[in-house]
Amino acid sequence: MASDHTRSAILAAAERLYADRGFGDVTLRDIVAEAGVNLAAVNYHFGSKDELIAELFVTRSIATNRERLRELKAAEEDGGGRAPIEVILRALVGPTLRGCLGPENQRSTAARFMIRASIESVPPIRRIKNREIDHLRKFAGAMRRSLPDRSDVDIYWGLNFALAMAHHTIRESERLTKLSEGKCDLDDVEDVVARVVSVATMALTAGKAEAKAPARALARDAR
Amino acid sequence: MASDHTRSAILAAAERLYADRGFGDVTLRDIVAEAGVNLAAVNYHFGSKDELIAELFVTRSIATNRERLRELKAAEEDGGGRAPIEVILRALVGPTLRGCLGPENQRSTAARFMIRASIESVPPIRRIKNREIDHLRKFAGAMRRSLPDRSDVDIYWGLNFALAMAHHTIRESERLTKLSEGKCDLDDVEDVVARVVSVATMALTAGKAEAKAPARALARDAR
DNA sequence: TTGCAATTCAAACAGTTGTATGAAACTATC
DNA sequence: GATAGTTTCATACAACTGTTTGAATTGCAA
Repeated sequence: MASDHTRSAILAAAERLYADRGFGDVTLRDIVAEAGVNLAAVNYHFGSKDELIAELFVTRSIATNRERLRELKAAEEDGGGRAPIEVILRALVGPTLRGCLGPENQRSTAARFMIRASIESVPPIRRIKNREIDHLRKFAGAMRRSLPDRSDVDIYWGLNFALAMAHHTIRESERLTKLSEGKCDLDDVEDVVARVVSVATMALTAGKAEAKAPARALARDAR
Repeated sequence: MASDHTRSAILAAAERLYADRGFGDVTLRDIVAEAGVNLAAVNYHFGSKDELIAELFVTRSIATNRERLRELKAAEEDGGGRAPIEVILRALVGPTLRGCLGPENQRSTAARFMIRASIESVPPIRRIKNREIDHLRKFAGAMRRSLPDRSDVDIYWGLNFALAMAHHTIRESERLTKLSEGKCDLDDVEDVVARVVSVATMALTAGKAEAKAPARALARDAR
């Protein structure tokens, strides 16, 4: 408790290495070498390798979640308990996108770590992600208040698609850049946020009956 | 060459195990035990563990890609070289969704394997996915022909979002079911396809100038 | 049958992994 | 400055990994 030096040196080194090389091929020995501490230090301070990874991920994701809720709460207070759907969606995907995209050379270690965490799915992180449901429910609630005419099903699908676009864009940002030959500028984070929010809003506010019927009418049977 | 028996027994056993337990904790010894063959057989027939995984994944994904292109080609021929955007999008996301969703108890081993492959990202599979760009370009081309007024940037973003919604829904289908308390029915695959296609279509056909500007106007600065 | 190649097999190999141990070094309190 | 508690360290451990080897077996052609 006196000197957290070793502890935080390990955290920093681990985050850096995982960010750069992924979870797959970073061993405890790599981490302690980078941190300049003894091999046994990890198990002494964190219990196990998985608990180290979990602590890293938890720290970063509660920070993001706090930021999300802060934006959400501010928006609902502004609107007297009811926020515009665009603002809610912005609070949902904005912090994550801002945290993970942007010019690569000025991307923080934390950001690069979180990208890794969303690309490579490793057991301790997956366990934590599964507990994120309560957090998402708060957004579902706000969305329901914002769009009282919408059915729950539509709300959940809208939420799902918003997260889908944000996370997939982060995960596959490299591929999108390559595919579009650089025409899609992933460094312009606010543009990305605007695009995601805009599409998610359309998904949530489009004419209710139309959503299913016409799409179905276009169904073609596979020969 | 004479008897592929061992070879295909390995492929089948590996696919089954990976589908059930993920890539993380299935060893060669697990596979050969399940297949009832000798440990050395994997290296004899496939060269290495990674090449075995790669062969599994390639087989399944060329099947999906072929199906996609078949639908796309049929649609474009129907329309004299220009297909409606909904049909193109349906050809893009339909085969994947149909292959991976649907009632769990009647989900094929192949489907469960592909879900795993999209959740756990393992090196040999990632290498293959990176070569999928050429395939996606064909869809970008068809979309451009279908929406000649749209800019390339918008086309690529629409493509990206369509894939995002499809893949994320597959990856997180369990979470969406839990979050919505079963209200979102992921077993009704055609409904899922219709929802994805509908939203992606809106993303691609919404008023051009509006896409960016109004969303930006709603931007709030963090206090 | 004989000969030759393809396949199977048991066994060992070589390397790496996360973790545990017990002694040494340190730190702060009295 | 002795003591008790914390932290560091070198080292060993035990298990597991994918891969290789070389001999046995099989299948097929001449």
